[in-house]
Amino acid sequence: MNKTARTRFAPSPTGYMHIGNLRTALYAYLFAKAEKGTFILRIEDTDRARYVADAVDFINRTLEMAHIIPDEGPDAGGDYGPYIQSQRMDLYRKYAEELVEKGCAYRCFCNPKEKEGAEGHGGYDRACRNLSPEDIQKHLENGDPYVIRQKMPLDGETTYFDVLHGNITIANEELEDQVLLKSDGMPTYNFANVIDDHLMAVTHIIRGAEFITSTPKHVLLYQSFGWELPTFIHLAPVMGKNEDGSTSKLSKRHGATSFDDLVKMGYLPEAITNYVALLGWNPKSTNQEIFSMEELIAHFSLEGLSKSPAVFDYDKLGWINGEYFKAMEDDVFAKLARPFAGELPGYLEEKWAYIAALLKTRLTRLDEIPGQIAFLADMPEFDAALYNNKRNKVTPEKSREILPPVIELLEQVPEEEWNNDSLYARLNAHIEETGLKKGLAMWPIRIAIAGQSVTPGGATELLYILGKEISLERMKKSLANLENL
RNA sequence: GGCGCGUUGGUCAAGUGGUUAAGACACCGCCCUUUCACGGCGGCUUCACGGGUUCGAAUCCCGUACGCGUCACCA
Repeated sequence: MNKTARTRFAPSPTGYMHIGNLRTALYAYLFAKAEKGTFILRIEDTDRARYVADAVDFINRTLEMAHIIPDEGPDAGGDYGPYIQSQRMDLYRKYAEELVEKGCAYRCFCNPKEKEGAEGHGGYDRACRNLSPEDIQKHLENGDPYVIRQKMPLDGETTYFDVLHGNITIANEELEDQVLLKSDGMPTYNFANVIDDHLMAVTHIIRGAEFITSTPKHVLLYQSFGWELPTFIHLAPVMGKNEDGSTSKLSKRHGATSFDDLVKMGYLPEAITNYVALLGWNPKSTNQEIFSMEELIAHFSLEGLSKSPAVFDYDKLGWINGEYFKAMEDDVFAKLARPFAGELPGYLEEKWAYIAALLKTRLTRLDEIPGQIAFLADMPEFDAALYNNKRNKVTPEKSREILPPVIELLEQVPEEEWNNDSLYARLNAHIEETGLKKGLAMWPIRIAIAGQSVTPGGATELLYILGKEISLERMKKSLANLENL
C-alpha cells in the first residue's frame, strides 16, 4: 500500500547555495534513495524581484558537485514538468480560480501593491470576503488590480503530523487570509508549493523548520481541494557560533556559508557533504563518521534526524576533510592540491609530488598550502631562539658547533645522490661517529634551512626539496648569523 | 507581543524508566619520532532550572528560564 517515496528540493534561484539548503537537499535525496524512490528538483522562481540570472545553472552545478543528482527536474526532465514554477503560471491561476469558485478563496481589491502605504500586516480587512458579485464585476471592469486570498476559518484549530515533532496544532484565528495569487499573477510560495507538491505527487516534504507555523495554511489548502496530505518533516536550522559564544542561524558573518565558498577554500565536495549529513542526523547503528554517498544512503533513515538545531563547526569539517586527504592516493592528491600552491620556482615545481605527499597529512583544507610552503621559495628572517628545543636539548650555541661539520659533509655529497635516503644515511653515519643524538643534530639543520619551527617534513626531506645549492647557501648564511650573535 | 518549536560536555551526538551517561571534533598530557603532522594511549568537561509521578527519571507530566522560528503580494 506504501507509495514509492517522492521527495523534492525546491530552492529559489538566488545564485547562492547556503549550507543549510544543501543539507535540506541532501536529506531529501538520501531519503528518496534509501526508499528507492524519486528525488525531484523544482525551481521556485515566483519572486521576480529576486531572480538572479544563471541561478538555475548554478544550482545544477552545485548539486552535481555534491553528487546530489535529481531524478526529475529542469535538466533531468520527468513526467510532472515543467519543473520551473514561472512556467506553470496557468496551473496556479486555474487552481486559485477553483478555490474562489468553491468559496475557499476570494478576490481582494483593498490592498493592491500599487497602492503602497497601506498600513499594518497586509493592510487588508476581510471586507472583500463579502463583496457582492456586482462590486467584483465593477472592479474587474475598471481593471483594478487584485490578489486572491485564502479564506481562513475564523475559529477552530488545525492540526497536522510532523515526523520529527509529532502533532502540531495552531488555532485558526492565528492565520491570516494569506495571498495565494499576487497582483502580478504569480503565486506565492505558500500556494505554489501546495499545488506543485500535489501535482508532482510528492510524498514526503522535507524542508526547514521555518515552515512549521505556515504548514497549517498548506494543510487547509489541501483540505479545500480534497487532496491527500503528504508527510511533513521539518528540519531544525543550522546555526553558527557568534564571537560572544551565542549562536544564531548560520549566516555570512560566521564565515563561509555557501557550498561554493567552502569548495574555494579547499574543502572537498565529498567531505562537505559528509560533514553536512552529520549535522543534524546520525546513523543509529554505527559510530562511523566517514561516509561515501552510497554509505550515507545505506544508513539513512528519518529516525536519525535531530529536532534541535546544530552548530556548524569548522573544526570538525576540517578533520573530516583531512581524513579524505589521507585516504587519497599521493598522485591524486598532488594533482588536486597543485592549483592551491600558486606559482612555484622550477626546483619546487619539479618536486611537487614529493612536497604534496608531505603536505597530505598536515592539512585541514587546501588553502593552507601557501602558508605551509612559503618558506621553500623565500627564506624567512628568523630569530636565533628558534634553535632552542627542549626535548633534544638544542640551543643556538650548540647549533653553532653542530652546523660547520655538517656543512662540510653535505658539500661532499654528489649532486646525483642528493636525495632523502642518501642524505639521511650520511647524516646518520656522521651522528653515530660523533656520538650526537639524532634529534640534536637534525634540529639545527632544519631550522637553518627553513627558518621556522614547524615545517612539512624533517631536515633531510627539506634538504632534498631545496636542493644542494640552496640548502648550503641557506645553512652558511644561518651559520654566519649565529656566529655574529 | 501572540503563536509555534527546541534545550545531554566548548561543538556534533548516543541514550526512549534501572548504563560507571557511548562515540567523534576541539583542548590538555604521555608514547612514537630528524620538527610538525600521522599513529597509539590517557585525561578534561554534560543531562538548563524548579516542581511532581515512580521503589527508581536525562528519559513521563506540569511550570520557569533561555534560544530559535513565524506573524509579507520572500521563499
